[in-house]
Amino acid sequence: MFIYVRFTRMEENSSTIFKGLELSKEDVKYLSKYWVKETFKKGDLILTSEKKVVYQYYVLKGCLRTFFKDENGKEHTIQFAVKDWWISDYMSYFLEEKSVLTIEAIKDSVLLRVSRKNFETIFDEMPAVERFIRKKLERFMAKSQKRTLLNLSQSAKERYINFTNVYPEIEPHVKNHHIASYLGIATQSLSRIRKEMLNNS
Amino acid sequence: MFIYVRFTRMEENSSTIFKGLELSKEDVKYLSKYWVKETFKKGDLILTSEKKVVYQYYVLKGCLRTFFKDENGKEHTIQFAVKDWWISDYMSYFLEEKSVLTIEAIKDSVLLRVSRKNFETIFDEMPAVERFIRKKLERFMAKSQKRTLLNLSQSAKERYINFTNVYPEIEPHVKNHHIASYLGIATQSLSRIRKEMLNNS
DNA sequence: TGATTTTCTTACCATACATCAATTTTTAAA
DNA sequence: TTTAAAAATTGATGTATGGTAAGAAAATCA
Repeated sequence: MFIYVRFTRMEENSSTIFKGLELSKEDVKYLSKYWVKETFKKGDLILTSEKKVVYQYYVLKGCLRTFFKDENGKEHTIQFAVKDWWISDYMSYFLEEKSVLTIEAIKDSVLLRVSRKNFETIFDEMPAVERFIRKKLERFMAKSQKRTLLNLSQSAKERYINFTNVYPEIEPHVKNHHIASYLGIATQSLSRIRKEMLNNS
Repeated sequence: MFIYVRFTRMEENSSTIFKGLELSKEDVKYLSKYWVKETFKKGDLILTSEKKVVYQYYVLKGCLRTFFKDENGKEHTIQFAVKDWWISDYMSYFLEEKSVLTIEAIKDSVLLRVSRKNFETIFDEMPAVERFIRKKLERFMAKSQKRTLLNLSQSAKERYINFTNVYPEIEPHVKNHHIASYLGIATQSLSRIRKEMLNNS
């Protein structure tokens, strides 16, 4: 009975991960064997730098971030992830270089872990999944170009306003100093920006 | 005779675009019908903003850039492209939004144009091509994350040094003010950085 | 709940880079 | 080749944002 429930849950996960994709019961069952569920406490590091990253993580619950620590010890947040987002050090995962990023659980989190190798196996077996992921990558590419564009053309204040508009689901879960390090500004500057915005409204 | 030569050339292009992918003669012939060759003079605009972008361009010869013009008229270079690179407004192309970017030929250029629709048709017919592109997208995603990381963590001078190291094939073809707008600094600042580098060596 | 740690805010000063304007150098065009 | 246009350089000055430090507020933990 217990096992039955566990399997049902894993199969639900396959449908969640590939939402929008038509999957037969067999497909769902086949896919489910590749997910490994992992639980992390707030503050846990899922992945630390200096080795090749072979896993990607799908967020079932919680909130995480990837960050880079520069030579002065300053942290730079590259990505946040909440429910239904993928997170990894994609420089390491895709280019097979040593990792330079750290993934940190900002909240207690439940993740599904998949290896790159397993993903390639899935692509071999199920072209529809490869197409689904290809389209996801395309959208990521577009959004990434947009982030570059905004970083180049907007002031810190504009970037902050844009962040709160584009990621309303993230803001309440993360500390201001995380947001500041994502926007590329000091936490004191963000504080000043927030004050100014309060006064002008 | 003339036609024969033209076709042979287009078929060469298919092999170039998908270099590394094993293609049969039939595959090459099939693919070649989707490329449209276009020639541009230095200074020409390949694509201007305000409409949906349905084409992607493969560079056979020349040098181009995509840029964004902000409300103050300031230009921000998002991407350069030289031989064997793809270029487009990917925000518009993939998310089907109105274009905000302009593509400009920095040198006389020869491009191969493909529509998104045609690319999807190719994917339907040739899963190997879809896989090839999927892997390209993965590498792009990784590099894009790296650009974000460097933009957040490096000074203008460090970003310039990094640019010259990573894109040695681009630097000789583009104006300094293009590089400055790619790095997110004023052309005067780049000039000072270059001067300082000359003095210290 | 109270104690301790972490985060946020504010003030002050420092700095990297921007802007403006004038000049020189390079590139393109006639 | 000469001339005009575009790009690069330089100096003077301005500004957004960074860094340090200290206190206030909030979150966490015993």
